[in-house]
Amino acid sequence: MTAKEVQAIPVPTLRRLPSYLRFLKKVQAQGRDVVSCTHIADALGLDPTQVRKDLAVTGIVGKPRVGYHLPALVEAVETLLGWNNTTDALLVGAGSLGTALMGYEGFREYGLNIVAAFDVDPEKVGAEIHGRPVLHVDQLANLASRLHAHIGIITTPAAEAQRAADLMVAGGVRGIWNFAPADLEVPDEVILESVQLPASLAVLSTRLAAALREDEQGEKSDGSQ
Amino acid sequence: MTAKEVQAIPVPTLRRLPSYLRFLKKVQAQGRDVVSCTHIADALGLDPTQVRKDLAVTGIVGKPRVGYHLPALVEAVETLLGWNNTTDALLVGAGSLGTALMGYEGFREYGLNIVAAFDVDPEKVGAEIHGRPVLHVDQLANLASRLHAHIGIITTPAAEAQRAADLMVAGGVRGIWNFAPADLEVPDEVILESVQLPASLAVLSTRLAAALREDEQGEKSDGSQ
DNA sequence: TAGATTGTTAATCGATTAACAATC
DNA sequence: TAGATTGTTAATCGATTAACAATC
Repeated sequence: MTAKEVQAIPVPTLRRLPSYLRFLKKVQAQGRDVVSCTHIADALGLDPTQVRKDLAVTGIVGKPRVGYHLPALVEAVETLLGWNNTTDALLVGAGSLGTALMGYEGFREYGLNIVAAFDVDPEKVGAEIHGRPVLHVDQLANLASRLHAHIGIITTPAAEAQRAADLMVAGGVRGIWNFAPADLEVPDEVILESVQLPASLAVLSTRLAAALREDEQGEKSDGSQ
Repeated sequence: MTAKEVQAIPVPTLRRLPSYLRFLKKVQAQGRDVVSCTHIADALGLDPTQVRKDLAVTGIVGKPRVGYHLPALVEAVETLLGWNNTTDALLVGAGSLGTALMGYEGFREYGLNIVAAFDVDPEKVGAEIHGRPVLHVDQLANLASRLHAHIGIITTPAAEAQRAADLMVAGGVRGIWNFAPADLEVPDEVILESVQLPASLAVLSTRLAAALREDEQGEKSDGSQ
């Protein structure tokens, strides 16, 4: 039933595509018309075979000895990511992070258009942030279904994140981009993608601690100091 | 030479630890003293065996039939992540995202202490953000080495991110937490952890597009409408 | 004691990397 | 043509999941 025949693109590949796209556009801006996997791999510190496999998901074929035609490749990656169509999004949590995201011009490049923000704070409700209205969360479900907004962005404190997600689901939102440090529950038909800052920081702090420990070890066995 | 004998903890495990920690603290706050892997796995939607393996990296052993002693486990996870010591960090790019991060109280829980921000904008330099000074980037390398700040946070526009990273490295920063959508080059001895919003959005938009396509398919084969 | 849960070893799965024929 | 680069198949690697003995 759930037609998976299209066979899903691996998540690691999807996560690398924006990086490729950035680089491809940069090369294109330099006036070049083709690019090879080796060139891309060198620039991004990846394995050339991996780049080739990743790019294969776009359906674009390269020319041996030459490489890939840049305009076609850029277009294909953008299409695959859906970044050449605009998707409307609603944001819950008009705090400093929410405000920062609403002010980020770069999202236009990713086809993301935040049309309104929601909050519970009476001080914020009724105001505008970067030209978009701040409404009360009570209006969220209603407006989401009225606007057919497909994406919801959560920038609330962790404690309010689940409630925000529930309201979004009630409003028919199909994809949630969560920035709150919380493990949310959503129905199967809703896509949840979380930007887990603590997870990222965990990798950094643990590796950093290990590196600093190694420094000390080195100093000791050096006999210096 | 580069003593890897300690055998590094897998990145996926590291990324899950903060999630465990959050849940463990929650259970502890409910007055419980022990917790089983099944309980954790159920709550977080994970495999119990995976939870057991992940927790094994802390060195804490559980009691069959009972589970893990919460205070010991919480303590061990925090120690492993290094979150019970404070690390000083410098932030470059005092824009809205930088400001948001500086105002985020939750970082204290992760042992992260942002002591100063840096920018090139004369309007910002000299001001204070959430009680911390905003200095000119020219002072970055100098201050970093003087304060022995180990972590640098990049919240500049993509075009300035590499320069910020270079200054941090020059100042002796050993770990960089990058929020700019850019592929940075740093020396081997510097840990780079990037929060790639475009990568995260790529996963969300591609999956969402696939789900919406499926909806249409379903409607068509339904014959409804 | 009986049985739930741990810790660990083995099997599976999927992604990365290597090898190599095809081709421009 | 010669040889660089693609596309693809096979080998490797690492993480997840399953199986199961040990234990409280």
